[in-house]
Formats: sequence, structure tokens, C-alpha cells
Amino acid sequence: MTVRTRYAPSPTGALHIGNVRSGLFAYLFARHNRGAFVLRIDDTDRERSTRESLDEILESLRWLGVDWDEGPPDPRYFQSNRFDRYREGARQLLREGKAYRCDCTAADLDGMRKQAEREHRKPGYDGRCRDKRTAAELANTELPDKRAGRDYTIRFRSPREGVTVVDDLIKGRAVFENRELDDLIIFRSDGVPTYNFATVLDDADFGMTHIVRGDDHLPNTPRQIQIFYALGLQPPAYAHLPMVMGPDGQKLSKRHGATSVFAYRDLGYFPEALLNYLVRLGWSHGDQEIFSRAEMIEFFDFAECGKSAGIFNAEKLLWLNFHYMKTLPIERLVGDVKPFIARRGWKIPGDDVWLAKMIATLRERAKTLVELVDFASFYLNDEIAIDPKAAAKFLKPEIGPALAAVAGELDALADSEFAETSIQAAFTRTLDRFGIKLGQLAQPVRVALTGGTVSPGIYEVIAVLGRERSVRRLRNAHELCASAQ
RNA sequence: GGUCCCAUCGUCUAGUGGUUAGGACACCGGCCUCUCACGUCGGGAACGCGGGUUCGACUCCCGCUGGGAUCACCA
Repeated sequence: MTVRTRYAPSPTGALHIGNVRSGLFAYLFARHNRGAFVLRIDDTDRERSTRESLDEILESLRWLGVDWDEGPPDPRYFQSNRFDRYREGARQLLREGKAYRCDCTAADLDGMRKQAEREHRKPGYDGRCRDKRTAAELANTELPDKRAGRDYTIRFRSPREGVTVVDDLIKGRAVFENRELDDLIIFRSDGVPTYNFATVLDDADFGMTHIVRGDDHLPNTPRQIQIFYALGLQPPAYAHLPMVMGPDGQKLSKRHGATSVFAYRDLGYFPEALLNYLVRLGWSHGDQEIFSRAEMIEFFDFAECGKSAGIFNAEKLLWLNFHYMKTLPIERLVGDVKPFIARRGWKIPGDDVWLAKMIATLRERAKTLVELVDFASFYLNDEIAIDPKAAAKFLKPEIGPALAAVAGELDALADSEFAETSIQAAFTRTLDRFGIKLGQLAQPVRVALTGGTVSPGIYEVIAVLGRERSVRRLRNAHELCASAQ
């Protein structure tokens, strides 16, 4: 049997990184087994589902490179297009006496819950409508439709005895007492099926062999298994992944700050880094930390998944991003950096070869693309702002002549010679002439060229900046020195 | 509160009865050096507690404690 897994986000918000990790693991398991990865949109909640969320989810997945074999834009993979199927499933259960009509209103239920809480009983539904109707009445029950006056719900008749066993691929065996499971609503009074019911029908219809999801779904699993049985279907295998927590140990959510895939993309992270970080949170392969997509697929296995929740560690993600910053092909960075330059409102250089040289000098100094562009300001703009404190410290009158001399040396270099080795030679000649050490000249030059005291190696800065701009900035600095006191 | 899940450095983790308990992030120090980085070398840092089982437990069992999830006409 070929493996089929699915990822079923609901388009009610941004694609969250804790959530997308479940999708990633489902994806890796399917790819590892040369099976199919299905993307399904759980949009039965029409109130909260939005087109914008759907677009963001799809775009996030594409950006990460988590590609699906079946799913959108195919309309069959939207729950909102499968209502006929859900109605058919509900009618089947009604016909067979495995579901029943419940007349309790939302207010009734709420009152019951509060009452139970006061009396320290468990808050579940007590099943008061369970035996109110005969089999024949149930078989003829129409599905709810508030607008047509059928303001009731349909509940699943859950078994009250015995146990339901979940043999989880990650957690092992969990046994649930059936008497703990109350009769859950499968069809709302507005004629919309609920999650647990629609999911079962979908997973069955789409031939899912393995359900990979967060372990917050574990309590739902015995209910879903019972629905499979009631429908006369064989439940799939389950793999419940431990959750991702925020630094406070609570389930990761928007209140923990940046948590969406888009947020990290916009912060200048690489999809490789995010994927690599996510896959190592809850899964390991010996001591290996860096995984290419191909390696993830090759090595992935539920047996190597941990059982305990993990805390999201932004610093490790940053380190991974830095790793990819240093090792990704430079051409890739050239393409990736452009939107970030544009966002700063700066002109994007037309020369990719030059951009590549620029990036080469900065990639070991920036952990994100945003940071890299920040550092690149002096390369990308003709005018630079000189930090007053740096100027006061390094652009003193006595260094002015040396600055002018270096400018002259550089100006004399032929275009074909304008490279690091000849630039270094120009420095050496100046140093000899003035009898000073490189340390005494490099910082003033650095301030002159970049406006600050921190930059890549001074020869590479000059090489990238080019003769014209370097000379101009050095001469400007020379004047500053002269006027300083 | 009921049910379920979980428990090795601060964090992510390796470890499957006998190890100086390993790696990574972060942190601290040395080296390299034109600044900052990169790189490199080194350092501190963990088996929650109590019972068993065993010649021997981080590893197996039980209890406790602690943490988490979930108990909707959300998904």
C-alpha cells in the first residue's frame, strides 16, 4: 500500500510555524516512502475562513518548497465543496441509528456545562436526547437547517462501554475508556458539519494511510476512530507529534511574537533555515544538525521523533540562517537580497557580478538578509553619513596627508589593476612613506569609506567600492581632517 | 477538576543495563587580526524525587512531583 499523508490547515489566519511543522513532517514521511502528500483546506467554518489566509498559506508552503501532489487549486480538496458528501455520511449514520437528533440549544448546553462545573462533575454532554426517538424516527430525520426551521443538531452516538485504543507511531499505545467520550455534535444547526466528522470522511475518501498532526489532536483521536467504525471504515495509522512551545513553556501562539512563515520570510530568513530548524525540533538523526531537503527526506522516520514538547529557540534558528547565509551559492543571495534593498527604498544595482562581490564581503557578518542590507548601506548609496564619534576619533589632522596620499595611489591605479593585491600594495607604499603601521591608517580609511568603524576588510571594501567612489570619499575625509581641531 | 501525553546541560538533542553521560545553540576565555566578523582551540553547564528489579541503573517497572494538551453548534 502506498503511503498517503495530508496536511489540512484551516484558512483562518497566517500559516504558523508550529502548525507548518506538522505539515512538514507529513510531507517528509510521504516523500520518504515515495507516497503522496495531499493538501486539503479545512474551511467548513465559513465565518472565519478568508481568501487572504488561503493565499498566505499556499504562498508560505510554496516559499518553503513543501510541494503537494494533490490539493488546491483543485476544488475537490476544499471541505466547503464537499458538503453533499458530509450530508450523505450523516444520513447514513442516522439511518443506522448511529447518530441522533439533539434538541438542546446552545444556551441549554452552556447552562449544563456551568452547572456541571459548579457541582465538580465533568462538563461533557450527558446524552439526554440520545434515546428520545425511535429508530424509524431517526431514519426519517432531516438534516438540520436553521433557515428552514430545523433548528437542532445531529450527534454521534458514541459507544459507552469498552475502550478505544490508539496505537500511535510516535507516542505508543494510548487507551481511552469509551465512557469518557461524550456524544459529540457532527452536524450543526446551521447545516454545517463539524471538524471531527468532516475530517474523518475526508481522510477516508482521500485514502489517507497515515495521519500526522500535533499531539493536541490526540484527545480527538478516539472519537474519530469511533466514527470510522460507525461508518464501516478502517481507521488510518496515527502519528502525533509533540507540540512546539514558546519560551514560556506554553503552546506557541501569536502572542509569542513572530510566529508566521511570512514573518520570518520578511525578516530575511531563508526557507532552508526555517525548514532545517523545524525538522530538528522534535526529530534528530544522530548528531547531525544541518540537513538538506534531500537528506531530510532520506533520513526521516517516526522512530527518531521525540515524544516531548520542544521550546522554540529563536537563537538557534538565527544561527542556522547564518549558516545558510555563509554557504548558499552567492548567485542565490544576489537574487534574494534585491527585494530587501528595494524595501529600504534604495536603487537595486544592475550589475549582478558586482552585487555578488559586495555580498561576498558581508555574508560572514550578517545573520539575516535584513541585516546584510543594513550593513550594505555604504556600498549601495553614493552619499554616506559619517558617524561623528568615529570621525572625532580617527579623522584627525595628522592623518589627513596619509589619507590624501592613499587617495592619490589609488587614483593612479589602472582599471585593470584595481583589485585587492594592488590596493594592498598602494597601502604598503603609503605606510612606508609616512612611517606608520597599517593599524594607524586602516581605521581612518574605514571611517572615510564607510562612515563607521566596523566593516569588511579594508582592501575588499575598496575593491568593491571602486576607484572613483573610494578616492572621492578619501578626499572628502582629507578635508574633514584638515578642518578638525 | 476529568481524561490523555511528556520528563538528559538554560534550549534542541545523542544515549536503548556497565560511557570520564556525546553533539549543537547560547554563554565565558585563548589564538588569528586593519575594525567587526568568520575560523580555530579550550571552559563551565544535565540524567526531577522516592521506591523497586538487577552483580550493576540515565536506561526496565511502580509511585510521587512537575510540565503540557484537551474537555465548543472552532479547527
